[in-house]
Amino acid sequence: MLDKQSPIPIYIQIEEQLKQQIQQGDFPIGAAIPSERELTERFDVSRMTVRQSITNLVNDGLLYREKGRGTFVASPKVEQPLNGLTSFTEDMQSRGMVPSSKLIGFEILEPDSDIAEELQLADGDKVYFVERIRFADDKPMAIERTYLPVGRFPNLNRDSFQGSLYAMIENEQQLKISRATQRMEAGLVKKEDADLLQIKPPAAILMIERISYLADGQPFEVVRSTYRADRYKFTTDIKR
Amino acid sequence: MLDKQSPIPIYIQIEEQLKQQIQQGDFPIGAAIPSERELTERFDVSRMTVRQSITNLVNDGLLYREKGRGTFVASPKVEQPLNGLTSFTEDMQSRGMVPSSKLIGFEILEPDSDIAEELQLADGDKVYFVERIRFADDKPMAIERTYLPVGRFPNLNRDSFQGSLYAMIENEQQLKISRATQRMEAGLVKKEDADLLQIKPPAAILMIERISYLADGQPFEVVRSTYRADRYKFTTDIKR
DNA sequence: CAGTGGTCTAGACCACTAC
DNA sequence: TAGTGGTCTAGACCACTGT
Repeated sequence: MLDKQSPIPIYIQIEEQLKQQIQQGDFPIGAAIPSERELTERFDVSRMTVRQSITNLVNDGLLYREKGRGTFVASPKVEQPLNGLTSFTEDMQSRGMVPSSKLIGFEILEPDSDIAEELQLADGDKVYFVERIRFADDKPMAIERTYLPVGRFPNLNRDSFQGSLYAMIENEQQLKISRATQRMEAGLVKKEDADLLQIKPPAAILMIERISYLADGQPFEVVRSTYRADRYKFTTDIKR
Repeated sequence: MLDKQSPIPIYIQIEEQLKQQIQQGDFPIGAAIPSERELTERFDVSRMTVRQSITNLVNDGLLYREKGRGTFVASPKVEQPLNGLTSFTEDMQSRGMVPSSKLIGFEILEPDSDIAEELQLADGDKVYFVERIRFADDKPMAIERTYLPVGRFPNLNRDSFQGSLYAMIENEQQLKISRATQRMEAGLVKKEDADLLQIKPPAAILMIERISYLADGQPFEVVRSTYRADRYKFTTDIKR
């Protein structure tokens, strides 16, 4: 059942097994899974190891615990929203659409005070400014304006923005992206943006500003996006 | 330093102490906090206990760990968004505004198929329908339309919607609210809603649909809100 | 009452980092 | 090599639930 010699930690192996058993219906929705002590015996591991597996599944929303009663299978979510920090590319793919992109602006400039503050820049620090139209199934979906500190990424050029920026940062630069703050608001489309998005005013748009942070808490990116309201809905999961 | 006789778990006491020391600046941003083994000695507890404290602070984004190096203080977030599942009342208060509310509709009806599906209802199950105008500092902020299954809450009336619905559910009904799925989109205001919100078309609005779930995964509430785009921005934190 | 999850101990070995 | 976080053990006592 478990491979204790495997480089994969035991608690992750147990997680996978439980996940699979839940999906197979071995444990129906609302039913109790075996108690921690029972799993301890079944897998011949310590209770803390079993607890680590279960804690992760509880955090993922697959299980819930009740003091003195047991651990139970939660009902699956109606809709599986794309949680976590994702790129436009990942986002569209998860919606079953084919993403593409057109670079319409690239320059190095001194940011205005909003951006400078959000990126925690010093006076005189410059940023890359990248402007792209984002397409889904070849139809315009959004305009994306990205600001990146030159200081942190000294050698970027137009080509850097063809592939996945996040992958480049995490693999080539060996930095860890950890989280983002997102601000969302509705508005009426401006004339210039209406042309780029191929819509006619008056029309509603969804404006999203994202500030992304590395694991050390430093911001590394500000993205301001303008989405066509008729084509884009944003879904999140919230925990109490 | 620690009160081991206290009913408050030791790992929470350690969490509080570390949090305080970070806020006091005892550990500057980016600096390492004492190692797990050092804290083990300092607090005279086991290492697993210290790890539980640190793990929680890492999940909160106050600290981050690096294998083989240590645990470090993350920079504080620029903006502290209100995370978690909150009511309109809590939301407005955290923005420093005074919330109020006007009930404009209350009835028991058979839901349309959208709502029935989202609440996982059987044929013929009925729902409460509650329509309220939500004010912030006495200015209209949003229209909120709430659907609750009668089956789960048999004895509600108009008065039930004066106070905090969430508090009532968690205290009186002894149910645990665990999470919600939120769908957000932009749109143009309809004539009827424009009057209620005291705005003139064409104007943008932010439409939010929230489906809230109990710990057992059962949905218990659908809320459809229409916010004035000129007054409301929505902020979230996202983790990678 | 027996069983459950919540907390906690006092060790251990590993892979990784920095010197 | 010494120190770090990551994983794991084999126990323990507690408060809480259901019978």
